[in-house]
Amino acid sequence: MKLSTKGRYAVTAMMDLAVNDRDGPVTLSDISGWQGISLSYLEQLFSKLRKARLVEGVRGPGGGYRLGKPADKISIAQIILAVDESIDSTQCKGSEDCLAGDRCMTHKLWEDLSFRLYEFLNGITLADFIKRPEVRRISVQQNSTSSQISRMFQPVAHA
Amino acid sequence: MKLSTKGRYAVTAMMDLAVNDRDGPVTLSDISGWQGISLSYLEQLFSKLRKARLVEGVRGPGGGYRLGKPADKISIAQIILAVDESIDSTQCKGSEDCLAGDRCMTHKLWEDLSFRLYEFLNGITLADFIKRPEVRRISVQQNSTSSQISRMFQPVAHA
DNA sequence: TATAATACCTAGTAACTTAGTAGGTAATTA
DNA sequence: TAATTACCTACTAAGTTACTAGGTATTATA
Repeated sequence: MKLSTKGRYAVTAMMDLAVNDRDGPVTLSDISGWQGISLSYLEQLFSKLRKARLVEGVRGPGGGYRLGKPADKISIAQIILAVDESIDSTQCKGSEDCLAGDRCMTHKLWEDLSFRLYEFLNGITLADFIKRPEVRRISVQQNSTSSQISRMFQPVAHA
Repeated sequence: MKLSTKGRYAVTAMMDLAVNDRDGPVTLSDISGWQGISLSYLEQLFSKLRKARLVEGVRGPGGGYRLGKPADKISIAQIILAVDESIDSTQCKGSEDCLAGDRCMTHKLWEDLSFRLYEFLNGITLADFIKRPEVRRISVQQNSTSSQISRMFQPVAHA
């Protein structure tokens, strides 16, 4: 499991699709403008999303992309796994003496953490964000805590 | 919030410190051997961890690193934020017409997701993993599901 | 039928990040 | 005094990110 700007681009683009679902297909050109991402890079991302069947393309004028399945069937984890290369999880390539040596235990702890993270992100769907009447609520709610959030995401203060 | 191999190295190294807490300071040389990470790269990581006061160094023979505070006061989020550069979250650099234009809403949805992720990772501490009698339990529990996990973390199957 | 709009594809590349090497100095223990 | 460790700086190879440039295939519409 990896979380980077690439994954963020994919998730926000999928949110765009979900939010505008009822207005027909959304063009990559539009998303490019809204999100400030180059069209060609979006094409690369959507190629992966399409192969994972998370979106489907519609060619020709009036075309674009639609969600490949209902928004409540698309989790954040699915999106991230579709576009990001997976992390190689262990350094002790399954050598058994490492396990017996008890040092590899931390690898298992890490896998446990990764699994919890996966479950968490797999439990959040696009529908959780864009259920129409609630979008504004989330938005407002977000406003009220946005200053706290930006503080939290600052780099840790250095001594 | 960013999650990469760099963050994983930091988290597993911190787990190593926590697990071996009672045996005195742990040397980077040891961690380097256990985790297969170069000594100098570990030094770079621990420089950041030290500045964030998550570890403290002990010089001289018999020295090494200790946790900077109790394991139940160190969250996974703190570790990751200490070593990873933070992601620049919005592309519409606060331009208000973007907000009014309703397109920037997805940025708020993303921030909401980031915040949930932060809360999740901030709610998990090192102590959750290494409370002594439980380490083996987690390990065993992990074994039973490890095949499922490795399946889940494979790249998404392509059509 | 012609044109435009779109998806869809390949190749190349600049900038950045990751992870490493090399070569030190400072503090501390034995 | 010697060995061991943290701690620091500079440099670098490999990989990833995000972009540019150039196409082809499909389809709606004028």
